[in-house]
Amino acid sequence: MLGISISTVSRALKDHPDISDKTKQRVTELAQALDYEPNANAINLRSSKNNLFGLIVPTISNFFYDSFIAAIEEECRRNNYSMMILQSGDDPVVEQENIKLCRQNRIGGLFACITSQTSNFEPFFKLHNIDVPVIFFDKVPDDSRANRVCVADAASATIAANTILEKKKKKVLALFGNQNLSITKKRLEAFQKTTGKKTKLIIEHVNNAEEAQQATYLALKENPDTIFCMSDEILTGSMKAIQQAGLSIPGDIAVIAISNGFIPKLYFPEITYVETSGYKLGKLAFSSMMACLAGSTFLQELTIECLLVEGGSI
Amino acid sequence: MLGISISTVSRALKDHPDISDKTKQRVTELAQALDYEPNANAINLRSSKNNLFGLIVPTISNFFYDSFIAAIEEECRRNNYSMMILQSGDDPVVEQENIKLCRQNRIGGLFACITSQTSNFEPFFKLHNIDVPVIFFDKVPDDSRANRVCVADAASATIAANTILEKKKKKVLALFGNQNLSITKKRLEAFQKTTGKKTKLIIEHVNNAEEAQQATYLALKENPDTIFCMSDEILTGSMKAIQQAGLSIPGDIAVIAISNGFIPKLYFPEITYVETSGYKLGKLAFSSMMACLAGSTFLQELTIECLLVEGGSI
DNA sequence: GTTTTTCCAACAAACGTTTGCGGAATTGTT
DNA sequence: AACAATTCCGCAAACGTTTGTTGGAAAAAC
Repeated sequence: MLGISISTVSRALKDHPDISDKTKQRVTELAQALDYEPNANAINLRSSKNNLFGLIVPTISNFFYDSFIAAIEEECRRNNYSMMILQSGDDPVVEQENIKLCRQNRIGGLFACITSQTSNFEPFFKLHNIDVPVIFFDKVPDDSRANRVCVADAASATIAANTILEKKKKKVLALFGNQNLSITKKRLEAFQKTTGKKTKLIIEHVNNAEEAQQATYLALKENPDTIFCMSDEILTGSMKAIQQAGLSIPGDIAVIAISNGFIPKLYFPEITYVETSGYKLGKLAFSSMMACLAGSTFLQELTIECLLVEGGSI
Repeated sequence: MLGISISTVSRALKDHPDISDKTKQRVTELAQALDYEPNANAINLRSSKNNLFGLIVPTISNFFYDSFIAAIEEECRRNNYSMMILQSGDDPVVEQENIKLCRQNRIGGLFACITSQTSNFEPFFKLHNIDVPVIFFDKVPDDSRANRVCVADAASATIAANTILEKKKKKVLALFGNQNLSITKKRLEAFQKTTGKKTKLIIEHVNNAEEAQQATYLALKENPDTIFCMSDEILTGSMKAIQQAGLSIPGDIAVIAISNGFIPKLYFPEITYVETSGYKLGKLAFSSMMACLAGSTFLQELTIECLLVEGGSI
């Protein structure tokens, strides 16, 4: 339309010194008028750099993951990255498809929370081999080749256990998640180690809120004086059982949990919890990603510090 | 590596009849071995079709929007679409930047929840003009040129009110949100209209969970037999006050709410609520999008039907 | 033995950018 | 007036695909 070549237009739009001010002005004005926006696909193809991160999460609608995602999104915007969010639905097959999608879109890095049944980590490591960093978060493989950012699993469980000991509790119903997950193993181990023989433990493993409710309801017959919940989901189930049994907190029974912080504030009194912030974890994961992209080949397992937030439940 | 041309490889991978079975096999085997995945950017560029939807939302970490997003993500995957999620932070400036990003990535359609201060809808309609459908959801512009999908505000309040009447409740504490929001006005009006003079109403307006808790705690002195909460956030505050007062549900007091469904299931008994499902809204928005892409130019405002979900709280 | 058909596979153009290189026109220097 | 320097811009290649068209060899038909 202006009678000039494509390359001149390209340079004019990028304020290249080769182009005269007069031409630049004509080009920018027309671009404005036509609502021109550069085609990201063409740019990515030409540059072989996508500025795109993949993010695989079991589900978006979860108060831990959504705050993690929000943190990543904020940082992506600040750093001119886009992100592709994919849900695995905790299904290893879908997870594989998601990785495939990520590869097709030539992501520059992947944030991944594995499913509880993921056993083959090769697809992840293959990404790493072609210089696409993979940062595992929350649920991470127990493999030394993996970059991991986690909540301080052992530390958080230790803090919770110490709080229980300080309050001189004697019989604790401790609810943990799926035994295969490293998160469960670590929390359980630290919890047991800290309590030692100083208090009696009733340990139950549950896979969801409903199982937590049933397990709690049954275990209440043994008259524990405290309930410890390893996660928010377990806490919600357990709290239903306590309400069902008509017990008052902390009079009849004390409660303490490891949590992202949202759920504990829904009850009265608010539940005392050890904070594991998804938002903070997201920030940490992003900076870890940037370090990898900057050339750091140092494999690392990073953890966010945790904090006891006092409610009135113990 | 195989001594054949690129185009032959391309056809072999797509099972084109021009290619011999022997060649096809050699190609697919090598592709497998090399972990070949087609470059989505190149495909998109070549085809000028991205199979990409944009999604702009005030914030991801919200139990209404995240279920909306989850629904869209599911459908996208089923239909071979990707999606680009962007947060506006309820800031019109960021919203504009997000639209720009969408244009650059040549989205095929946009799901948009506008900010509370959005006044210029031209950027949205410009998308529509270049055959990129825009489906507004939840917070939508009051403009007849817009495709809209919403929860049925009036209908949901009416159902809640009717339920209260059926249970022969006589004194209802009704908690509503900020008076300036259209959502509040619509629900309040329908609620009042339905209850009429058949039951006594104590109406309170609150801006957050904490105010809901305080308002409930104070209003309990007037001995209402039922509490109605207009939203999830209000419900959480109100429930805390009920626990604080040591009241049992539904024996001492009945509770009913309008909700997305997650919060009511945290209590025992579960709270009866009128469902305004973000998930269903997402499904509706997606099918509306597909209809637009299929050529429907019929502008529409769709609402999801609402449903009473019985817990044991009334 | 020649022509026709069939089967495979290669060539080239196109999608929208960016950028090294070269070239024309203008200006400046003796 | 001749030459050098400067300013501005176009050509062409490349990123990784897809696909219409063309080409060549082997197989079949006459």
